[in-house]
Amino acid sequence: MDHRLLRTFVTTAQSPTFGAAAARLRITQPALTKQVQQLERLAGTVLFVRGRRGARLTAAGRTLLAEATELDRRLREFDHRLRRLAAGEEGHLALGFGLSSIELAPSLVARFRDRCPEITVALDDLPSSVQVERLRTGRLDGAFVRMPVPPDLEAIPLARDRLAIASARGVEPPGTGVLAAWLEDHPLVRLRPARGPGLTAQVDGMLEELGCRPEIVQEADDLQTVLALTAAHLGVAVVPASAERIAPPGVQLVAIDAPRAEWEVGFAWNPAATSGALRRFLPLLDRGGA
Amino acid sequence: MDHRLLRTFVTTAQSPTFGAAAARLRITQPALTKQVQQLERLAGTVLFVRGRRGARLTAAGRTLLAEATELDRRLREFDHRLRRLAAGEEGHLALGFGLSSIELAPSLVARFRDRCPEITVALDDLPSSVQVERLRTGRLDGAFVRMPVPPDLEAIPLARDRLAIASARGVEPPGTGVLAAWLEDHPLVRLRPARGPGLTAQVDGMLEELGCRPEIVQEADDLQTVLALTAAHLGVAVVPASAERIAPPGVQLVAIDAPRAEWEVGFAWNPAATSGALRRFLPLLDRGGA
DNA sequence: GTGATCCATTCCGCAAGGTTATCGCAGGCC
DNA sequence: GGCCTGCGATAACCTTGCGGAATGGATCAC
Repeated sequence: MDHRLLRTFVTTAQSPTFGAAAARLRITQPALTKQVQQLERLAGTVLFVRGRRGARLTAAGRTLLAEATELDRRLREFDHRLRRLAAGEEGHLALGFGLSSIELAPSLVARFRDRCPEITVALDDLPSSVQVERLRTGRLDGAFVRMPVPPDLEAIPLARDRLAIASARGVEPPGTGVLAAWLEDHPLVRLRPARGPGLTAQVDGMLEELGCRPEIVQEADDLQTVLALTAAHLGVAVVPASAERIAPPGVQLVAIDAPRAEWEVGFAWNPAATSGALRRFLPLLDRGGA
Repeated sequence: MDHRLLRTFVTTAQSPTFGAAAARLRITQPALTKQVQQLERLAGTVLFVRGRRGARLTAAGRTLLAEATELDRRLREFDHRLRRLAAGEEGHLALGFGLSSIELAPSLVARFRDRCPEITVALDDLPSSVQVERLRTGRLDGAFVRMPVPPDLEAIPLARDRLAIASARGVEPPGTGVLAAWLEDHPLVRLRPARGPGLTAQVDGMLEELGCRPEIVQEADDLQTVLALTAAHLGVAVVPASAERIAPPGVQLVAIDAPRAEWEVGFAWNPAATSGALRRFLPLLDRGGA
């Protein structure tokens, strides 16, 4: 059962003559006659009685009309929704973000929600490895990730971030030159590696670069907790400088000026699966992230 | 939006690979690929992420799937209903009957309901002129009518009926020879002409043939009332002999043996508008009406 | 490397649908 | 009665586009 036939049936039922129905459907009358005949062949029943003054539904036709009208309406709505989806006037945007974009993601998403209120946005906090996998399988439309990204994904850089020493106020970290020695004396609170593989790797890499292996006194499940423990003098921590935004009052962050302490944060997406909603989102980055 | 594309979308979403979906749809994989591409062009969005191990829905595709599935299901149901309608396994039969078929119609319809319980039957009591008009405009599938019928309708004869004198028991009508004179002395109760134009014409014709113009003492709106008034000795009546079936105990019917007292009752339908349900009904007449 | 698997592309044949032109039929109107 | 008009059906033709077969290309397993 074709939408075309359905539409023809409904329109013809509402029109006084075949000719009028054909005009409304923007086809010629013979084409409409053929469609009606095809319908009647399908139903095995005459649906219209052709008279001198046009055509009227038979009893059999009348029993089908209500259902056909409803179906036609729903199909039109579906079409309409498809068009809006294509135009990006409606839709859903599934985004991911992680520790590396604590600062960026919420503000950008807020701006997007403001600009495109018809598009619903889901923002999931996920480890970057999961984000990449979901971008590949299409479960995410885009994600804020640590750069660079695998070559099959596309990405634009948004901001640089760097590691910082988080310590309770009064516990002053030294300059970079003596940081390694200082860290040997100050045990670390750190994020559980499984909760932030990317960040953990970044920290480990930098520490290795500095040539120090500080003691780990505690692991926590999220940055907020790490910072809270730091404020409680349990130890110091190495966190993204952008975590300033979520740091409790008793904690100070001092950026580290070391070779591998810096990285780039960007927005990544799967060029093989860009949605209309995503196409509405991307322009925001050029203006907002530069 | 074509049902074909809808079906393809839903099936592909439920299949691990394009090849599997194509097999389920009984088409080849290139054909399916083209349909999916067409869909994605319509939606302006990639709907499936093609990977090494098949294709999976994107987030955008997932938002469409529920609605598409529902629409697909309803379209299938509509198809199914059309097929059942065509096969006459389901449907609706709008029949008309009148005074001339008081006896025939109910029993035949009861037999049909018994045999084809899936087909709903509407039985309307209508003047024969209205019946013919509704047969022409397709509002009735068939009707029990006084024969003959206009040439654009088809009909098969079912039974003969004849006029009868209805009188209260004890009031014995004479033989046909002296009926005219007897009637001059016995005022008539009759059906209001508008309620049974055919029957009235038949009665008037016969009376004219007999050369008598009896007095009308009362008109009533239906045969039951006519017979009841007859039982109450208000007068006698000329009614179809088949009205025996609905006559109250105090009334006797004596058939009239006069030239224009007899007519044929048949079943008529519009050959230009025969429905599947009607095709199931017609065979009953050959066996049941002969 | 080789084969297997899966999707994309190309090309071809054919059926389906649309248009134009014409017919048949039934009223309505001089 | 003859003619015109309006409506649906039919015929002939043409275009479109869908489906099938063959092939390509990428990726993964062995």
